[in-house]
Amino acid sequence: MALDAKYNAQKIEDKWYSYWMQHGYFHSEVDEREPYTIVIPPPNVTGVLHMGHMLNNTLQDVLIRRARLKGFNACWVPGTDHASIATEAKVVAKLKEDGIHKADLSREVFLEHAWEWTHKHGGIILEQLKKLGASCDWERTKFTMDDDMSASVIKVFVDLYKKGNIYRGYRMVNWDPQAKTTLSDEEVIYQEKQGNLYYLKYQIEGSEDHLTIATTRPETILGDTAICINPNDDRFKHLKGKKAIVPICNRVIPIIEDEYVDIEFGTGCLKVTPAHDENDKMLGDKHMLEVIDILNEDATLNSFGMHYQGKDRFVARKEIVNELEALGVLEKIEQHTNKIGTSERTGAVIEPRLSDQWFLKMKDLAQPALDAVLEKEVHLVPEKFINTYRHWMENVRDWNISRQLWWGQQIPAFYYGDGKEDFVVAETLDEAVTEARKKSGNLNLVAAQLTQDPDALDTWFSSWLWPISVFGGILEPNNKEINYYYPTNDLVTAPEILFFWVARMIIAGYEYRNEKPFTNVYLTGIVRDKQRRKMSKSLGNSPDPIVLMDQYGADGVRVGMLLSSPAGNDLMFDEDLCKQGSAFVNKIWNAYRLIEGWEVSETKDADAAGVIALKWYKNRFQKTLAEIEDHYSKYRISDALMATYKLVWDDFCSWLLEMVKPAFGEPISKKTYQEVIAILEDNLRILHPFVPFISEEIWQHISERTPNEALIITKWPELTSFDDDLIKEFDFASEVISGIRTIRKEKNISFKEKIDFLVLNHEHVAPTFDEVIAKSGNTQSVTYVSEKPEGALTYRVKSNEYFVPIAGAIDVKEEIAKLKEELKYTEGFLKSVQGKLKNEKFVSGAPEKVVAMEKQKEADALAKIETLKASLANLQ
RNA sequence: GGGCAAUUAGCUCAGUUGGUUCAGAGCACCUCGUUUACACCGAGGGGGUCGGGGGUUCGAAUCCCUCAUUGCCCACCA
Repeated sequence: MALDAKYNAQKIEDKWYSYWMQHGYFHSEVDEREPYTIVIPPPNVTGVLHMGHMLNNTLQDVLIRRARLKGFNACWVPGTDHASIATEAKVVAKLKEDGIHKADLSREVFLEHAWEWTHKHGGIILEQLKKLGASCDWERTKFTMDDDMSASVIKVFVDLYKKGNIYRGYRMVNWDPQAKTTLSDEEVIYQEKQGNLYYLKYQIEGSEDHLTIATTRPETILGDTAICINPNDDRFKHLKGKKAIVPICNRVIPIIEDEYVDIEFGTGCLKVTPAHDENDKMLGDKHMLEVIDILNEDATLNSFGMHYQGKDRFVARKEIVNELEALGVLEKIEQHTNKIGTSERTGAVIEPRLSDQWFLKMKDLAQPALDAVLEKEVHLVPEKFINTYRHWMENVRDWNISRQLWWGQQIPAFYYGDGKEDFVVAETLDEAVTEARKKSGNLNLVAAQLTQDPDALDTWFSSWLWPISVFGGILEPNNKEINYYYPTNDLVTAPEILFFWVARMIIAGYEYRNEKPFTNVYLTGIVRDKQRRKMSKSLGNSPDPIVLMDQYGADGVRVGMLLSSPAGNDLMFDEDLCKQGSAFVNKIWNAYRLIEGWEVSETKDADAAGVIALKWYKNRFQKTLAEIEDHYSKYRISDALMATYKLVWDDFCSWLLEMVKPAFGEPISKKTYQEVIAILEDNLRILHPFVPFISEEIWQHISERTPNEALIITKWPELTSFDDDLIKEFDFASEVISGIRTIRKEKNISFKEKIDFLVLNHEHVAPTFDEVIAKSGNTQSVTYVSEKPEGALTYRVKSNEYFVPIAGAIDVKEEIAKLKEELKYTEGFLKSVQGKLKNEKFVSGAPEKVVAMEKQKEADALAKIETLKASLANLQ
């Protein structure tokens, strides 16, 4: 059957993905083989595929497919994350469109809506992963809010609480006034913004004097409860022990002293607002100051805001500044850049806020996770991330794990009274009742008297267990799946979530398995556009991977992504790379079309050029395979791909196939044909991780295969030794061929015209590839002569001299000029080499090997000069 | 403010312990080619004083110092 000239990616990709699914090649079960495991970084359940996912999951698929071919029991666990803030925000927005407000709903009803939303949009992204060829074990698909996953989370929470690692505290936390929830420190993004520094005068009580403070947030003066000066600041000696009056609200506040105050900054006087700044809180605690919270949870001012009550903080800021100016207490306004914390999810400006929250103590937990990375028990790739990791882990702060959200695992704390300590933590309500009776001493306490904490847990508090919980390792720590698949092998993820997720998984791994969760962490780059901007929805600069795959085929886009994605380096995505990818796929396709079209002859002898070319290619293949293995071992996936790309395109297509190709209308010998097929099959094996679809398609075309013989589960080629000298000889021959081509081009000799070709017998002559030279150069044959022929075009490779006798085509003048130039260059080269060799310090200082090489260079140059001079003499 | 990394051809990047292979690859570009797989092709070609300056060395893209630029991470300076 004749193949289409153009490869039809869509049709073929769908066909093979269904075939793979149908035969369960992606599914893994515990067996006697060695496992190779990857857990997917679970994308947001309601998300859609973007370029970051495309890159990330292509890399994982390459790794898992290669492991499968290498005979490992390959298991790639897919799944999704409930992404509490992001998902809840989407549900809230959707309900709002329908005129429903979250505040009007009960928790139960809201959660029903949320689940409905999840079921409707959830899983879209997993379907999209299938399009790119992701060979995940779909029977293992997990969701971080699946019953068993949630149960694992609750179990861990209770366990950590009982071990004293989790505590409830009234702390300053990062408050997102838009989502109305707290955020962990890692979810706050600091952005430099141009703001103002306002200088405000506070009157000193019982005096006409005043002091001046500088603040970036004038609206918070309504929450001021002290002024702080540095005790060593001589300028303010007279203020010690005095009180100041806050403008507008006229509250009298103490002037305290603390060395915390930077004498150099602003005016040296600091207003202290313990409710709205972490440092002020610290000062407040130290000096027992009153705490006045002036904000509501949506960052509007509350009753302490007086006539600004109900107004947004930023509106209030402007108006207060006007009032202060009217009061004559606004001394000046200076431009000031400072870093503003914003919410990673909603972008809202974060408000430091005091509230009751749950925290996980991190310091002790972090220690083994820090050691693991420093001792290379867990490898970070690239290693430059080790430093950042260490810095973070050494300075880790307690993790705020409670969120004022409903979508997520509800904190299993149950209150039985109004006292600060009137609560218990338990996995179930029944247990909670028992515990509460014990703790309160009230034996008649019943379930109805308990109220569960309304907060949900941070999403990352479920994803940090992911490599364990997907195998049921929290609920049943000794089950055979976790014992077999854990620790997993490679984790492929973005550096952005090194702390959010990777570090915490390592922590959880040591805490709950006493073992690392994975051996290697491959940190991908961030996908950016050509202008180096991060790809994002809001910028609209991110192509839709699905559209790209429709256009270039999944194989093409995979190659495009991988071609320029060294680990840890950002990837400047350019659609042209996909074009290159699909061109490569097309090239492979056409190479197969060529082979497939040959007529095979049982009786014909193998062509000599073909025989030696096949021998060469087998060695070339092995040499490249060794390079590829090396690249893989260092997670240099794009280099592995490039090596494969060049092997297939240049060595296989441009050299080998041209060599074995039978003359027009003639058949190919059966032996040669079979060898070419065997080589093609090896090529397909190493191509498969990168371009799974076309490689399987061709594999199945070559011959009828049973399901057990599919490419996806065949064997990766064995690495064997190779003859490097043969490869070098070939490289030499290809230089000789280039010389012929150059002459053809210069003299306008058509390739179709067969020419004579002579070589002066010299030591460098390597006759192994003479047949190849003759075929590639389309020469009569390679004829060895002992005398220079008359009237021939010449060129040299090393010290060999080659001749193409062309009647009447020789321009003697031109030849002489060329020879003279080459002679001049070679003599210059010789001079520099000899200069080195005359230098005693070089001869005595450099290693023998290096000196020997220089001597060889000298000898080569001398020989070449001799031939050049002889040729010149001949012409003149 | 502290720390880390980077700077090599028009673009994206390799370059392992200083020494053959060291100035490279892919793409782009230029020239030629309607050779019976492929113009998503083939053959050939141009292009970089390796960010600037200084130093160590027989020898530096590679080691040291310094300056410049860029990026990232961390940090409570109002």
